[in-house]
Amino acid sequence: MPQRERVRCAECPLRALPTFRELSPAEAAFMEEFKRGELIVDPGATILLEESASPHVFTLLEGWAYRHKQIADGRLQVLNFALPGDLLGLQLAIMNEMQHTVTALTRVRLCVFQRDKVWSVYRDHPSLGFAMTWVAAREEQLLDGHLLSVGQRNAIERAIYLTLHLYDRAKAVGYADRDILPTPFSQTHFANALGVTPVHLSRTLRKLRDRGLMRWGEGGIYLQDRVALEALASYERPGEDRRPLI
Amino acid sequence: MPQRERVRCAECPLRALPTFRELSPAEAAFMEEFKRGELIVDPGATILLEESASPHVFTLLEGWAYRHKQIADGRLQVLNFALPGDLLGLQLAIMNEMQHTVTALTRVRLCVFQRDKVWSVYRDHPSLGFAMTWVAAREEQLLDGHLLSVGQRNAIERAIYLTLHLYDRAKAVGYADRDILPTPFSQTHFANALGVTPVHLSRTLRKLRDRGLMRWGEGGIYLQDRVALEALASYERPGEDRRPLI
DNA sequence: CGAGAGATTGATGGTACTCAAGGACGGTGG
DNA sequence: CCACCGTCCTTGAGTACCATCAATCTCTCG
Repeated sequence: MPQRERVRCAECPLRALPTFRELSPAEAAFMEEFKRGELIVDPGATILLEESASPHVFTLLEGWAYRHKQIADGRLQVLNFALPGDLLGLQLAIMNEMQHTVTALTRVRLCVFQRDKVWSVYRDHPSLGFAMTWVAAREEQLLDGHLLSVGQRNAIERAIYLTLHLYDRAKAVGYADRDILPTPFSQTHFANALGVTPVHLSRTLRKLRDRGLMRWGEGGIYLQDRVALEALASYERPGEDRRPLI
Repeated sequence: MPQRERVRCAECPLRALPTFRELSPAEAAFMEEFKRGELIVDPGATILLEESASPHVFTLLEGWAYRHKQIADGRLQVLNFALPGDLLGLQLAIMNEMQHTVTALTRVRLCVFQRDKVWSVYRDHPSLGFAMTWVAAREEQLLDGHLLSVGQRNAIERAIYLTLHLYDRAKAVGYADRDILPTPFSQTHFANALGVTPVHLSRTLRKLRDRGLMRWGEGGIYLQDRVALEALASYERPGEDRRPLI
């Protein structure tokens, strides 16, 4: 585990983003103590493995990752993508078991916390305990939206919905600008998130390109007609509420 | 809102079930104070409505309900079913917004809590705050499994998986015995949970019946060959861990 | 230059959807 | 008591969507 020079929580660059809430000085001091160090993970490496009990939980500081889950025969579902500010391993921290795996898509920088100290967060800083629940509830909300998509929408609508969803989340942490969503993932990853095959996703993207709505290429997805895309997928832009960062 | 004679939390019949954790006397006393009363809801009635901010959150004490979410054009996804012991409106309590609706399937008895007092749970009883996160993390875990199913399995596998999942949850709260899962929901509800049409579900159930695996009828689903069913859907029985009840 | 991974396109088949009609209830009212 | 209704389930026929198999193409990288 290559450790790196650590950033002080109070000066965490993520914290400066308008999506995140401020910390009180007391909370910042506590986080500082709670934080165990930083960790760099290479693209494709596993951050947390299903069934295995890592002694750490993480906050993603830089880069992209994805949560996924497999059936015994190999079929794989991407449950969600993780972006800076997202907490990894909350299930592990609370329930002492992981039922999914987290893998890095890019080179990833993580903030490392000791799992068995999670309880002290609740005991010593109730506001941070509340924030933990917030984070869990938000993840549930994202999954609800995703499940609605996979269960009810067709491939075109799903592709649009996920693209817009990721664009908005990426933009909130400074990972997207103008109308380009970077694609550190392959079409296979994206297809596994949508619940379609890569082949069918490719055809779906072709249709979207032919219609002049969006284009996947040159390292990103180009949103050419956001208004039309939102209408097609009945996408609703998320609220502007600030969320906690742990 | 018809109020009813309330049960004291320390004597809550749910608490006696082996699936749930005990409460310390202090915790029980606090819950007692936190609890605002009980509420009976008729089948088909809405318990919590998307976008609207109810001043209450609930724990389901008796009966079945379901969480669902709709697209503007009417397509509806059942996100999950709720059984006794499940917390309803956690997103509302924490994030002040609901992005799904909860509807009663049977006559339902609810434990009512004041939403704006949720913060005091964290402040005064950290262990209960921890339990709140636990509940949220568990819901996320259920959704992960469900999403894997809807995204990757075919209709037969999905029907089996959801049936076994519900059977195990129902059994844990004494709502299923022998090999019969009661069905307080219609096939349309079930189909909307699986992400297939009711018509196709009906055909799928026919195949399962013809193969002698399970049968939907006479008020319940009869699991005829649990071993074969588990193998077909690569279902894994959940852990025996006790979970908190709030 | 060759290997390998990812993306694209074509051909074909299967799974699931749509439209439609009929059957089996349970509840209501004449 | 039974006709009538609505809801839910079932079955059939035709179609659309998506999966599978397979071949080609691009690109990167050793």
